[in-house]
Amino acid sequence: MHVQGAHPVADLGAGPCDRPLRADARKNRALLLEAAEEVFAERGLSVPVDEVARRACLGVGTLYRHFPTKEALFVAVVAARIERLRDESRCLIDSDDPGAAFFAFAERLADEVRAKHDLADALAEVGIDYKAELGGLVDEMHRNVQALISRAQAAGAIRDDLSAQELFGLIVGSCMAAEHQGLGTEAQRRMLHVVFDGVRRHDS
Amino acid sequence: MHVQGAHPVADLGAGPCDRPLRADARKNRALLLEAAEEVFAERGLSVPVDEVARRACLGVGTLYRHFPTKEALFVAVVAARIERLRDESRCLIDSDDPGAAFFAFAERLADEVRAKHDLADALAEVGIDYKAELGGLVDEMHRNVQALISRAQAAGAIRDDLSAQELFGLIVGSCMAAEHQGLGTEAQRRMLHVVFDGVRRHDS
Amino acid sequence: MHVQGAHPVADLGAGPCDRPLRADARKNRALLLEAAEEVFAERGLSVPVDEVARRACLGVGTLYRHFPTKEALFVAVVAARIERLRDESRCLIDSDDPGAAFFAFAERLADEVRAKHDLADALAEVGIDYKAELGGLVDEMHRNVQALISRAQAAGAIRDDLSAQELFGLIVGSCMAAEHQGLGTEAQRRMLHVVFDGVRRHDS
Amino acid sequence: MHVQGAHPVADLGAGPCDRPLRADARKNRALLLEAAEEVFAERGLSVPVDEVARRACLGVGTLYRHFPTKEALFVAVVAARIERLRDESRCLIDSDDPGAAFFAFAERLADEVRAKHDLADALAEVGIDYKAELGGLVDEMHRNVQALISRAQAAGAIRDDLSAQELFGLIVGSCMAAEHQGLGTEAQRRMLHVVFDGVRRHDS
DNA sequence: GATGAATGAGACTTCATTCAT
DNA sequence: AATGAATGAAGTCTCATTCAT
Repeated sequence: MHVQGAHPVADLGAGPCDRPLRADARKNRALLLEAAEEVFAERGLSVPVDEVARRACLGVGTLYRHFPTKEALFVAVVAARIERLRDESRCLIDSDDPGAAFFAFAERLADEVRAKHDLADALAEVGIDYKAELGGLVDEMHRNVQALISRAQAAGAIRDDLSAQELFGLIVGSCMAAEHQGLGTEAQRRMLHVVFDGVRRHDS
Repeated sequence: MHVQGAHPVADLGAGPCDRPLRADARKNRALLLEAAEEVFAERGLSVPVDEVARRACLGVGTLYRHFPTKEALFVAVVAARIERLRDESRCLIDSDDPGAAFFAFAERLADEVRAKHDLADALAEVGIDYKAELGGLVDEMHRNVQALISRAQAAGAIRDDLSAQELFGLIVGSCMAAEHQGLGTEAQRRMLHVVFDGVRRHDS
Repeated sequence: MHVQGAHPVADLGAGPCDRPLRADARKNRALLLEAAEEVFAERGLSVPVDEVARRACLGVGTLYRHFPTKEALFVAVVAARIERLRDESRCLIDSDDPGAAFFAFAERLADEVRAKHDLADALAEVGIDYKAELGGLVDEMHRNVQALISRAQAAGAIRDDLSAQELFGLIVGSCMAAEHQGLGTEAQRRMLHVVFDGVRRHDS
Repeated sequence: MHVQGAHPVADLGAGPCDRPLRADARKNRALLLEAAEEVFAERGLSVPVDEVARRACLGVGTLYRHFPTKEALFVAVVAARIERLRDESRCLIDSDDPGAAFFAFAERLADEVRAKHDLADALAEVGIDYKAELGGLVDEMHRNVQALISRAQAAGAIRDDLSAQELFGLIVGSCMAAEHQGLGTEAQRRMLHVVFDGVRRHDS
C-alpha cells in the first residue's frame, strides 16, 4: 500500500530526527496511530486521549512522547490517510483510460471515507485549519487528483467545470452524510452514482 | 415527561398549545431557541450551555427549566428547523410544475444548511440518534419530500431511483463539506449543480 | 483593619460587576481567599488548587468561578495583603514622629512577612510580573512608603540614599531568609536590627 | 548509601577519591553538575530533569545513574557551591586585616548569590531540609565564617551580636529579594551597603 | 418562575522515575 | 555504562447539571 520507501507515516509531526526511531518506538508509534484511527473512527474526535492509549496498550505518557498534543495525533492520523490517497492517485495518473482512472479513484476515495467518519471531518477541515500543518501533502494529493480530472476531462469523460476540491466535497460530503444517516450500503451506492452521473459529461 | 399530544418539542409558537405557557415563559423559550440556533451555528455543538444562556440574556437555570438537557435544547433547535422545512415542502407539493417544485425545495434545503453547520450535523445525525425524539416530525417532512420526488419523477423531471433520504444526504453532505472546506459561494453552487445534474433524468 | 468602606478585597480580579456579589458568593470568596492565604503560607505556591478548595470546604469549580486561574487566586491573596500594608502606611504618614513612624511601619512589614513566606515570594515577584496585574495598588503603597521615608529622612532619622524598593528588599529578604533557615525569633530580631542600624543615619 | 569518608556528595573532582569513577563517568558527572547549575540558575528549581540532561548532552538515564533523585542532583549542586565558599572563607581566615577579610567574604557571598537564584533558595533551605544531607559541609563553612566574624569582631570592625547564620540570612535575603524585584545593580549595591553599615560597629 | 453560584467528574497535559535496548 | 522510550500519578482547568436565594 505504501508505494515508496522508508517510514512514510513517521515523516509528519515527528520533527526532524537525525537517527530513525528505535525499533520499539517505531512499533509503538504505529500502534498508537492505528489505535487512534480506530478509536476516532468509532467514537469521533471527542474520545479522550486515554482511550487511544488504552487501545494501544500503552501509557498516555507514551502517546504524548510521540504526539505532543491531541491535535497533533489527529493530524498524524489524517496525514497517514492522505498519504495513502496521494500515492494511489499518483499510480492512476498514467492509466490508459483516464475516465476509468478518475472513477476508480473516486470510488477509492469513497471507500476510504465510508465507515471512517473522522477522515470526513478531517478532510473537510483540512481545507480550513490543517492546511498549514499538513504542508505540501494535501497539495500533492490535490495536484495528482487535478491531473486525473484534467486527463478525464480531455478524454471527454467528465464535465469541464469540476475542480479537485469540488470532487472531494461531493464525495466526502455524500459519504459522510450517508453514514451519519445510517443509510445502508445500497443507498450509499445510489447516492454515489447520482454524484457520478452529475460529474459525467452531459450534452444538455 | 411529554404531557400532551402531537410533537411537544416543536411548539414554540407555531401551533396552538393545549395548555399554553405563561406569556413570559413562552417568550423566554423562544429567546433561548433563537440564541441556541445562533450560537450553535457560529461555534458548533461544543459551546457551553452558559454561552447560550448569556446570549439569550437569561440564567442557565432558566435554560434548564425549559430544556432538561443540553441535548434536549439541541433537539429543539433541530426540530424548529425541520418544522420550517416540513411546512415549506408541504406548500410545494401542489405546485403545477413538479420538477421546478422539487428543485426549489432542494435549493431551499441547501440554503438552510449553508452557513448553519450544526443543522448539517443535526440533520445528518437525525437519522441515527434523534429519530425517536423528533417523533413524527422528520417522518412528516420526509413524506412531503417523498411526494415532491414522486411527482417530479412522474413528470419525468428526475431520475427514478432516488429516495428522500438520499436527496437529503446529497444536499446536506455537499453543503456541509463545501462549507468546511471554506469553498466560496461559486464553488458551492457548482457542487450543488453537479448534484442536480446527477439527479435529473438521464437517458444513459 | 480595613480603613475605608465596602469590600476592599473584592475589587481586584473580580472584574467590573454591576451588582455586588450575592451574600453567599461573597462569603465563599472570602473563605477561599482565607484558605488560600493559609495554605500558601503553609506549603508554598506549589500546593494544588484542590487543596485550597478543600480547605475552604468548597468545590474546585467554585474556586475557579471566583478566580479564573491559580495565578489569579494568588494575585488576589497578595493584593489583599498589599491593601493592608497600603492602608497602614497611609495611617502613619501624618505621624508627629516621622522616624518612629518609619520604623513602626518597617516592623509591621516584617511582622506581615514573618511566617507568611508566600507574601515574601509575592512581594518579591510583584516587582517583576505582577506589577501590571496589581495595577496601582503597589504604586499606592510604594508612594505611601516613600512618603514615610522622605519624612523620616527630612527629620534626619534615616540615611538619605534609601528608596521604598530597597527597604522592601531588605526587610522582605531578611525575614524570608531568616524563616527559611529556621532561625528563632531572637535571631530574626537581631537580623532586623542590623538592617535598622544600617538604615539609620550614620555620620561616617 | 554513603560508603566512604567525609563529604561524599561533594567530591566532583576537588579532592582525591578513594575509589575513583571511571574517567568518562567522572566527566559526565561534572557535565551534569555544570548543566544543572546553569539550568537551575536560569529557570529555577522547577525545570524538568530532562532539561538538565539535554543541556549536558546526556540521557536522563545517565543523570539518574549519578544522582538517584532530582533532589539529590540539586543537593549536589548546592554542595559544590558551598564547597567553594568554604574554601574561600578558609583562605581568608588568616588575613592580616580581619575587617577587610570579613567584608571581602561578604561581597564574595553576595556575588555568588546574585543572578543565581537557586543558590539563594538552596542556601536558604539548607538550614531546614538539607542540613542532614550536606553533612558537615555547611558546618565547616559556618565554622570558617564564624572565625572570620570573630576575628573581625575582635578587631572592632563589626558589631558584636552577629552570628554566621544571621550574616548569611542578611546577605542571601537581600540579594535574593533584590533580584526578584528586578532591581538594578546599583540598587543592589545600595542594599548591600545598608546591610554592611548595619553590620559595622556603631557607637550608638 | 428566574437567577447564577456551587458542584465534581473528567479532559488534557507534564514530569520524576524506571527499564528495555 | 549509556541511552531515551515508557510509565502513570498528579496538576490545572472546563462544563453539564443541581440547588439555594
